Amino acid sequence: MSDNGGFIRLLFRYETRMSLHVTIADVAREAGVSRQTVSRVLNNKGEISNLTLHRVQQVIERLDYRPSSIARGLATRQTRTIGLIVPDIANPYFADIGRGADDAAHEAGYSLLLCNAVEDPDREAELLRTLEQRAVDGVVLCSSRLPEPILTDLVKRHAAVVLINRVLAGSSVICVDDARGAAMVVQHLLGSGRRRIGLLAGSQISHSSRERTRGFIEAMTAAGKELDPALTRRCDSQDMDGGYHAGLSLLTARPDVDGVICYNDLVATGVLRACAELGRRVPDDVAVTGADDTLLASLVTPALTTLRSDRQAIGATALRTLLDQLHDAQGACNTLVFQPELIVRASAP
Amino acid sequence: MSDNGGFIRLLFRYETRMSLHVTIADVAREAGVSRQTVSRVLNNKGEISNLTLHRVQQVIERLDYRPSSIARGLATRQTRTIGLIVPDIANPYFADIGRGADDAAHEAGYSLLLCNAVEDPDREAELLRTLEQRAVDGVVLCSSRLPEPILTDLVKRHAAVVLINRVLAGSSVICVDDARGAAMVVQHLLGSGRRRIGLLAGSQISHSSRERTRGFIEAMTAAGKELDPALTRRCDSQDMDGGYHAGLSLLTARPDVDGVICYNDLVATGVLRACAELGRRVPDDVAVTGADDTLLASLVTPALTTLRSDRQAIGATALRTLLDQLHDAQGACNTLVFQPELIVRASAP
DNA sequence: CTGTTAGCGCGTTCAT
DNA sequence: ATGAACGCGCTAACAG
Repeated sequence: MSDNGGFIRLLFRYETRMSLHVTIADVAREAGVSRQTVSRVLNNKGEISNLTLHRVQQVIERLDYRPSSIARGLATRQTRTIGLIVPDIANPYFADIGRGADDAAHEAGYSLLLCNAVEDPDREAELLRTLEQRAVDGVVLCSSRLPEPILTDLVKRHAAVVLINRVLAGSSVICVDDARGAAMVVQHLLGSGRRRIGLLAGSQISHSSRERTRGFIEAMTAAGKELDPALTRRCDSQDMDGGYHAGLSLLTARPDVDGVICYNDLVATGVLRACAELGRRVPDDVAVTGADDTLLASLVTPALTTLRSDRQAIGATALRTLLDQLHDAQGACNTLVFQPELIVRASAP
Repeated sequence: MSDNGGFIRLLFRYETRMSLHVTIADVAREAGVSRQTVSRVLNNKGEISNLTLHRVQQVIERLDYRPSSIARGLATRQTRTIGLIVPDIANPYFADIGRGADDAAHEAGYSLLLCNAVEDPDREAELLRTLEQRAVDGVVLCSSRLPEPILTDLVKRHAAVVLINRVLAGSSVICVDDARGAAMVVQHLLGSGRRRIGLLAGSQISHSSRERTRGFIEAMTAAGKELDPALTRRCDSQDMDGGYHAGLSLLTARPDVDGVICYNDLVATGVLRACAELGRRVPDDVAVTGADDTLLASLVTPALTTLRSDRQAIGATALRTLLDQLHDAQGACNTLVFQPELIVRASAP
């Protein structure tokens, strides 16, 4: 029965030229072996006589057969698919991480299920569940905005998870040493003679923003500078507009500020605009620094002093860590910290 | 037997707190109905007594049951997954398209399998096969670099394909009217009194580059300008470096050039640098235009006159077109052309 | 070395 | 309105 069905399907296929999928049964029949034997050559398993091996391989090529990933997934409980959740793929920062992750995944024969959390915690939680339903082998979760208890719960439901830029007990973490980066910037500004340094921080729910703020505070304190809350602003949005307004606010309230450390390059660019409007020269009157070393950092005038981290490497490392964790039961919970690099340009020489 | 197995599994689950998947059988048993009944409430199919409906729904919630996508995929031959192939997700141009596509996909309950072709035709072909193997419901293929016969073949193997920025007989296409965009730029420069206009083209294998070149030629001819091949350069790479070198070459060979139309904003930015080095003022001595209206277009000095197209909309439209094609057997082959918008800034007022 | 028998978790006939 | 049986395409466990 089964054979007849297959035969008829095959005929049908030839007649209509509309290739329904070739299945392992088609190959088995054509090669005159059982499906199991075909499966064995597919997975290089067991010992097979060279004769049948070649014969099966021939048929596979002739029929241009490719095993169905879904069927395989159902049988093996492995989909060779990794979920990648980022706050926004249109943000070059995350696009780079995505690129790195995709490279590493492809190299290992995995595919990436891309998910945009659109900076929304609820959406992020939903995505985590969707990925579970889709039976991904693991998840790379980037800059999670989820509160810890919820995150802990959701993470547990996956066989393997690697977090980027967010720490969580019991999970592998890849992150940038944002605190140290901020400290480097502080030291650089102090070293070049700046006395009144302001901070334009990012969102409170962003791990990297909190870390950068912490690094700022520690470095200032260590240098014996007293912290003046009036020298700090939190940007409404972490982009040019947010930087522009926060910068305007800070510089008008405190004209004595001679250095502004910004959450990222976009914010810094907004501050440059604010400076231009206020007639304050950069870097002569005030030094401005960014973070992330995005493309625009080197293109704005003056070019931005900023912090660089190899985002593609971070994405790739996250994915490889995940695969390690998947294959070795032991590599349970690593933490990997990337060190940022200070790039000195005209905005804060 | 089957029931016993399920029961034991369930016990095991409760004991270890290590939730193996809850299956439809678990729900059925707990609710005291058959699996089909559960399946029916899952898919709102058939008529079910309100009583059992509620009972089953209760159990589903209590057990936090979610049907397995892979099992469903095997049974229905639908994965609710769309493959998205782009030349490079780290390129903001494609990242935006990806963002738009993801939004539209998520809205419709689909997921996106992200694939980077890394500008490599072989890789692109391989990805198309991989997606087939993974049984995606359809593919959005962005800026394909594949030769037509091969592309035609590969496309046939998928139930539905939508191409972006690449035309192909028999396929749905979403593209930007690059020729018209280039023509608009030509007319703008001519209208502002430029006489010797050069062109820095992109790669020959890029559809948009060919189209922009065609639009340039047609508009120049239509305006009665004779085409001087010496006023054209093809950039080695379509980035700042490529623009810088091509610009240097053009402007030194032909100092009479008073307008340069560039393949994209990056190339234009490179030309700005070349101009600065040669002491040619922009826009007084020479007008420079870009394309794509990337973030940097408004940030460089002088800001770039450029062409804008709504890339997120393009991505979203592509995906919706794909879904239409998937659901209506008729919507076989649409062509949708987005019109670019000329953004006039300081580099070519 | 190879074939048989059983699932993986779900939807889809058919009965009832 | 509900249940039983079968199949999707593949791998795993056990024969031989």
